[in-house]
Amino acid sequence: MPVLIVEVAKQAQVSIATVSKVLNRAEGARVGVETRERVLRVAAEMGYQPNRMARSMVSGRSNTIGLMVSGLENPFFVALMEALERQVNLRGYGVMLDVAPSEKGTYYQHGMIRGWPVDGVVMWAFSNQLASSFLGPVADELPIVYVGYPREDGADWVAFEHYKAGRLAAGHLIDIGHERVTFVTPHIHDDGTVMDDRHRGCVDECRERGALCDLFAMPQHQATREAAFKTGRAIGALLSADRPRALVCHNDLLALGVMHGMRSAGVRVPDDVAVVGFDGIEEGQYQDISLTTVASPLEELASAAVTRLIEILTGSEGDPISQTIEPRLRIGLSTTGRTQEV
Amino acid sequence: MPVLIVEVAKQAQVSIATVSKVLNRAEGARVGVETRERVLRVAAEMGYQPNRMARSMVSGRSNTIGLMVSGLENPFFVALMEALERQVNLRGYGVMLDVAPSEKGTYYQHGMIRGWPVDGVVMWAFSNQLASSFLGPVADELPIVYVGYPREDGADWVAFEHYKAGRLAAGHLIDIGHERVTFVTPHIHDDGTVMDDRHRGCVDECRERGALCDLFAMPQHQATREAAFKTGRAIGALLSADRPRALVCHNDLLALGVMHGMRSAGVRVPDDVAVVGFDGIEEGQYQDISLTTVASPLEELASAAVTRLIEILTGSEGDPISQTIEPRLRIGLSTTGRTQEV
DNA sequence: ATGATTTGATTAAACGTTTTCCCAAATGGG
DNA sequence: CCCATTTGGGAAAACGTTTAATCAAATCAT
Repeated sequence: MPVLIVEVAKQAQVSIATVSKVLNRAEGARVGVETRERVLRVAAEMGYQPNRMARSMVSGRSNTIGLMVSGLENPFFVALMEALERQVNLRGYGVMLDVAPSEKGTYYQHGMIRGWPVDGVVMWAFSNQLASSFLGPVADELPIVYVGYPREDGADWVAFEHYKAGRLAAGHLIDIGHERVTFVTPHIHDDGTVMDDRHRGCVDECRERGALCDLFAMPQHQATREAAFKTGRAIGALLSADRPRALVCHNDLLALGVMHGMRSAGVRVPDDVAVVGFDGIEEGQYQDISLTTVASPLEELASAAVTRLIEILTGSEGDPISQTIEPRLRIGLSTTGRTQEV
Repeated sequence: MPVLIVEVAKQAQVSIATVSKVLNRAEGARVGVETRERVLRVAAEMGYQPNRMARSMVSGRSNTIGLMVSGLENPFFVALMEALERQVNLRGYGVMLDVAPSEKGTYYQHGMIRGWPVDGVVMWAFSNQLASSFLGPVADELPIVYVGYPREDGADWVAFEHYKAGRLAAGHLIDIGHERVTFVTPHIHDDGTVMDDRHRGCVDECRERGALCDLFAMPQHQATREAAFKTGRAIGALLSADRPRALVCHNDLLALGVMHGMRSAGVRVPDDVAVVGFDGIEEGQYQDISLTTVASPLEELASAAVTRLIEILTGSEGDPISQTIEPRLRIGLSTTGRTQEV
């Protein structure tokens, strides 16, 4: 039913080879200007769209990029995905989505990528080691640009400066007078993870400026809204004296959950407890008490990553990218506001 | 570099045709039990993965399904997407993601679907007419299951009962004593849209039970968090006498924005104004004032839609699906709670 | 034991492109 | 005017599978 190249060729009175050359504007292909125009016109008239599978077979390229993220519960990843998708489409590529089935599952076992026609992969790198084990053998067969966390194996990556972000968060709290900062986290930290970097930044900033930094581990050990909310309620139930006064939460999703949980338990934010998050998700801005956060500029990262990946794909090699992107403190009411008196 | 079928065939001492038959467990294919096992073993040993493009070329199928949604700002769509992706992967298919570039843009122009190797499409149907115009000619060439809104052209669809949801929302407010309900919406309503159905349900319920129902159009005419937040502030700025007492917002995203906007302007929820949304997004549950909502059971819809699509794809025809899914009222503090006294 | 059927496996023809190689015509230089 | 080069375009070989058409061997009924 779809129109084939052979029909276009017939209509334009040329061979299919010529049609192909015109449509792909190949480099070494020489074709007369008037035949070129004729072919172009006919192809447009007939609404010809090359069959991508056939094209892929012979060219070995699919013009499709795999997008691998670890889950969509956190709006930050959704925003990241949107940014990446935008960038990918902008360059004429398609997107193959792959959401890791579970925290434990690996993409490789998941089987989406193996044998699937993707030319390259943009992958969210949780941490230093994990990422490649998630990809399995594929990591060696396919061009990959890792985003989110830096790598040390010479692979391409674009990452946020999580350590610096940690310092910014703690620094802000110290600036406004806090002397004790509590870092809220769902997991025990591994070395070389986003969490660890943020935490270390927080700790170092506190130490240097004479503040205390302790750790509050969420009972459920899960990075979900629900767990965060319950954690907030638990914190709210603490005697006022035991209660931390300034919270740095591992990310905005958790910060919001914790904040709401505490408030639902009668804690005032920021009067009783100040809250800071990371990522800069939109949701945080449109709260009655807007969330102070250290934002990670997504578009920059997406653009750099995709640009590089396509560079690799089109053969214009160049050096591997290893780019860090500066986080930005965005002050909201959750640290500096005053609860509305009604 | 990847292992080819011909290598498997050589290793197993059979023809490639035999390997193919074994691996596809085709119906009419007869192959001896011991060769079958040998092939299976060898293929596994060598880690053979069929090249999906080659397979697609000849079979005409790609085992990939297009997922078309209108945007990812609303967490409801993200959740829908996740549910659909889960269902699709469960059945061994891949997912090609297509996010409409803008409200005005059409998928067809977007060009992702045309010529892309998808066997079928699951598409979020905004309304009755719009959906097919978004798809363009593709609508006739590809199996499509529409989700979200019912259709009247005999196409396959699985939809929520938005009208009934509207009645549930208004009904709940009337139950708890409200006599005037204000429907908050970003757009002027078209006939046969989700918005219109919800609104009509709301209006009818009010009329039947002797309550008043009026309309509040958001100044920005956009279904975004920001617009909703500003709308909330605007409502908060109204003199207490003019202020509506019970809001039904077109969806949870807006309800949350409006709620936070109002509260940031000093309005107490639900004491001063009660708020109801639609969809049942997770975010609404983990607020200090949890959001009352009419939830749409996603998994049910996703499962039904994907099941049907695969049914079409595998040729086991059966009748077009036209299934409605019952909404469920979930009562939160935004209508029945009392603001915490601190 | 013989012809008819079933079983097991092979050969070869697709699928719709891209791309390499090749050829004819046109152009250029001397 | 002849040879070398360039230019424009076509023929045909891939690409890695699936599947229809065959075919030989084995089984079966008579």
